[in-house]
This record gives sequence, C-alpha cells and structure tokens, in this order.
Amino acid sequence: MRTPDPEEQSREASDFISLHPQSTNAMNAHISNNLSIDYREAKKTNSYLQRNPYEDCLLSYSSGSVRSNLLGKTMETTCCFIPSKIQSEYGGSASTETEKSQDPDSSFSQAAIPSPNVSNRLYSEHIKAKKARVESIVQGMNSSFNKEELCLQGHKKDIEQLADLEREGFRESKRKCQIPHQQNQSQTEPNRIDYEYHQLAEQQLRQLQGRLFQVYYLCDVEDKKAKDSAKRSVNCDINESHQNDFMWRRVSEMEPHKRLQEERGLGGNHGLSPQDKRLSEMLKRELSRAITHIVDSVMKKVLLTQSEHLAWMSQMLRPRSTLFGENRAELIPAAELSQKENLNRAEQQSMNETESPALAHITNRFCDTCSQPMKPRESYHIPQVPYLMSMQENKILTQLLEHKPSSSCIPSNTVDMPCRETVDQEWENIKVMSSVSSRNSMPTLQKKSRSRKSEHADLMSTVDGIHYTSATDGLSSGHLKKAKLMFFFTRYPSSNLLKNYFPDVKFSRCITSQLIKWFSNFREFYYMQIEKFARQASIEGIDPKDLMMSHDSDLFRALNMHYNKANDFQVPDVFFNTATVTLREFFSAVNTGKDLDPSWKKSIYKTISKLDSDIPEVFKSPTYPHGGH
DNA sequence: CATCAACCTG
DNA sequence: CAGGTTGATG
Repeated sequence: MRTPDPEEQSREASDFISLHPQSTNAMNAHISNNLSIDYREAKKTNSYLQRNPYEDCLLSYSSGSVRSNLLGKTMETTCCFIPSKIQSEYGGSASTETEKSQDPDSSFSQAAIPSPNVSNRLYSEHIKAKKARVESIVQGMNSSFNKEELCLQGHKKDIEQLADLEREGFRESKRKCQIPHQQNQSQTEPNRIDYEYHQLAEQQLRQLQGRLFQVYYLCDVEDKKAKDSAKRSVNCDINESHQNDFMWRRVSEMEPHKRLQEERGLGGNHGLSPQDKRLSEMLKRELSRAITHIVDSVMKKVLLTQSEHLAWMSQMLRPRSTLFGENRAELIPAAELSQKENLNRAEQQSMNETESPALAHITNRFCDTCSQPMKPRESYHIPQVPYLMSMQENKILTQLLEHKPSSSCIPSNTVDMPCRETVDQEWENIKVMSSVSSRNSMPTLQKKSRSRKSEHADLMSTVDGIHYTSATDGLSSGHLKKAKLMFFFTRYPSSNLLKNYFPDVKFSRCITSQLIKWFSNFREFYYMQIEKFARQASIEGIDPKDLMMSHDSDLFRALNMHYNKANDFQVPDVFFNTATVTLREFFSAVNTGKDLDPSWKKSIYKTISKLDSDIPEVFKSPTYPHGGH
C-alpha cells in the first residue's frame, strides 16, 4: 500500500541500533574502520542498519581489535543473539538443537534461541571450540593486525575467512570508490595518514570503552549514593589504562546471568526492571554522546592534518591526483560497469560534484584561517584531496553536524597542536556554515530526484572562480530576514512578487518553493498567535470594538519578536490594521461557534489574503535591509 | 498529473 | 524552519 517511507526506515534503523547490541558493536567497529583505515565500507553501513544478522555476525567476527576490545570476553554472549539459522550455518547442524545444555553459557542461549534437546555433549564441545577460536582470534587481533600470528596459532580457516572478507572489502572499494591502486599507494605516504587515523580512532575508542564500562559500573553499584560519586568519576579522565583494566575486570567478574540481563536490556525493552531500563537508557545516551564526540574529535584531527599536510599533499598528489579529484570519473570506463554500477557511479559523481563548492569553501576558509601559504584558488584540485572525505563520509558528517559535541569531559586526547584553537574555531565555523548553507546544498543530496538537475547546474556555475556564497547560490539568512520584514506587508506573496523582490536570487523551482514555504511558515505563526489572543479575548468577554492590536499589546510583542527580532524595522500601520482585522475575524468566529466547523479558518484566510499591501521599493534592493540601498 | 496551501511533526 | 501528508484545484 504505502511506499517505503525513508524517515520510517531511518527511524527503524536507529531503533535497531539502540536495541540490538551486536549491531551497535558492528557500528562501532564500522566507525572505527571508516575513520581509521579507509572509507571503503562506509556505504556498507546502510546494510548493517537493515537487519542483516548474517553480516552483523560476520562483522562482529571479523572486525578486528576494536570489536574485540569493546566486547572482550563478552563476545560469546553476543553471539547468542545470532538467529538460529545463522548459528547452524556457523556452528554446524548439531548446534541449534542443543542450546539447553548444562554449560554455564547456556543460560544466554536459552533466552535467545529456544530449541529442542539433541546432544548436550556435542553442543558443549562446539561451544568450547567456538569459544577457543573466537578468543584466540580476539587475542591475535588485539596484539596486532598481523595475520601471520593467527596462522601460527593454527587458525587457518579463520584467516581464510578474514582474507575473504578483506578481498570482498577491497572489491567493494574498487567499485564504490573507484580508486585503483589504492592499496599500492597505501604502501607509501598515504599510509601515514591511515596510520594517524587509525591511532586516533583507537584512542577514541578506548575512551569509548572506558565510558561504556563506567556506565556498566555506574549502574551496578548497590546504593544510589555511590551512583553520584560514580557519575563524577565519569567526568574525569578515564584514559588511564589501569582504569580501563579495572573496568574490564569488572565486566569479567559479572555473573553470567547478570550480563545476560544487561545484554537483553539492550536487546529489547520487554519486561525490564526499572534498573535495567535505567541502564539501557544510560547506555544509549552515553553511547551516542561518545560516538558524537569521537567523530567530532576525528574530524578536527582531519582538519588539522589537512592543514599540516597541505603543502605535502600538493606535491604528493598532483602527479597522481586520481584519489578524489575530478579525474575520478575517468578511472573506470563506463563500458566496464554494469548497469547498476553505472547508476551508482552517476549518482556518486553527481553528489560529489554537487558538494564540491561547499567542500572547496570549507577548505578555503580553513586555509585562510590558518594562514597557510597555499592559495586554494590557484590550485583548484587541492581541496578535493582525500582528506575531504568520500561523499558517504561527508553525508555522515553532515548528519552528525546536527549534534553538538557533548560537553562531556572525555579527554579529547588529540595531541596539542599549535593550531588547536584555530581548529576548534574552524570546526565551529564549519558547523555554522553547514547549517546556513545546508538549504542550498543538502536538498540536492537528499532528494535525488526532481530539481536536482537544475540545482546542480546552479551550483556548478559557481565552481569555477565564483565564491560559494555568491548571489547565485540561493537563500541566505539575510534573505530570511528580508522575507520576514516583507511579511508585514504581504502574507500571500506570489512567486512573481518574490522574484521581483529578491533580484539577487537565482530562482529555481526549489528556491521558489522554499521562499513560499517561508511565508507559509510565517502565516502559520501569525494565525496561531492571533487565534490564541482571540480565544483569550473571547473568554474574557471583551467587546469586539475594543479588540485591536496596538503597539503595546502582547500580541504585537509576540509577532514583532518573530518577524523583527532586532526591532530595527518600523512596523507599518497596515500591518496593525491587518492584524486587527484578523483578530476580530477569529474572535467573532470563536464567539459564534464557527470554529466547530473543521474548515472554519478558510474564510478567514480568504479575507486576510485580500489585505496584502504593496511593499516599499527599497525592498527590491538586493542588499536590503543591509548594505547600501 | 502538477501545483498550492494548510496541517502536522520534529 | 523544513519535511511530509492531505485535500482542493486546474
């Protein structure tokens, strides 16, 4: 009946994240992978959001030190949430039948996978073998990423699986990023960046672990007094390794059933005790805050690294600027791509190009602020170097930008750099700019249809030479302010009128509807306020003749605050007249009970729409209300 | 079918 | 303020 609703999907996805521990961990591992080593898996994240337990399982099985660190010995617990089908694939035919064994671990399994008895012994052995294998993999991964070590431990099969996954990942990267020879290149200089990313992400994840287990600890203390002190301890530096060790010990010491309870508390909120609910809520909150913080920190680091290596990059990347630059499209001949891949490529390319001005602008601003010798305008391809993220990452970043970095005291742990404050400042600036310009750039990212093409053309016209915030780009906060002032004169502007009064705006369908939408929102607020006051007056039994909006009425204060916040504009008398008429219309409608009619407002709207007056000529100035006019 | 405005929601 | 939905209109 209904077509899939993207919002609903994403809502579903986020519910899934918060409810399913193994998926959360998969996400963690994912984030770390993306931030530390490469970008190839970024797009895959979506697939994890869409309830693919098998991939989740594989990922949790293969995602390296991050996951192992995060879960430590609770890993096998998590595995019990794998659907029985997967379990049987994974562990052999006997496994699903035997979850109710005497094995201490079985308490988890029972809860997750009810199944008939067949062979307890077989299951026990299977569990032990699995446990041993998993633990040794975890150890191997923890000590290093060195696969030879794992081989030495006799886990060739596991290594093969890992290698398969890696090869798969590499194929993915070739398809999605279209960066041939990436691996070869990573042997040389870019490896340094990868290493730094990796280091940073590891650091941040250690902090995340610390925080997570602080929360575990916090909820585990017996009395609530202790909770307070523990909360204070969350606010102190938890990066000390011995503290982390303490946390690990605590988790290890947890009784299995208790761990199960807590795991299940995350897995679904069914039948939770208040304590479990509290734990669940706190974990979710802490997790999201920590991840936000991590991403913020990493992005700061990225910016910093960017500035440090700009000069270096210009040398290193110019000869083979195929990483992310404009040559990207030529890397793989179209004929070699399947139809689907062609579509993906076109989409990627389009999105990438669409973002280019914004990215370039970010970089330009950054360079200006940091007084780098590099002049971005002279080397247009420089801003598109790898640091500027793949489009998926930029998308993720943009989404993350919506969240403020938590004010928590996680030590940012990034090395103190001379430019640190500048980076912080720049980070804030970028966030601000992102929110201001998001109306220009983001719709073209999110809506892949409709006006995309024309918008794209608009934006592309600014790439070469014209500054990103030039007049052709769309609506700014200045335009918004102007529109609000215009509302004092007109409530129902036609699109032609808007075109006349915003001569500096290059109108497209999208821009027009945005402007129209602004006025729609203005009206909404206007009518709402007036209805509120009309109803109040009706209750108070005020005589309609006495009912009017004057300069000192609360109604005017509310409206003026909304449309003329700075109060630097003289509100015209016509507006007082209109508002008074509107007020009386609502008042009489309420008094006569017309408001019982579902569409009682329509006649009022019709009346008010006729009261639009002319807008002063000065509004036609492109710079109004600022600048010379 | 496209467009618009109101309405609802976040 | 923007996104989506709904109902009305041409």
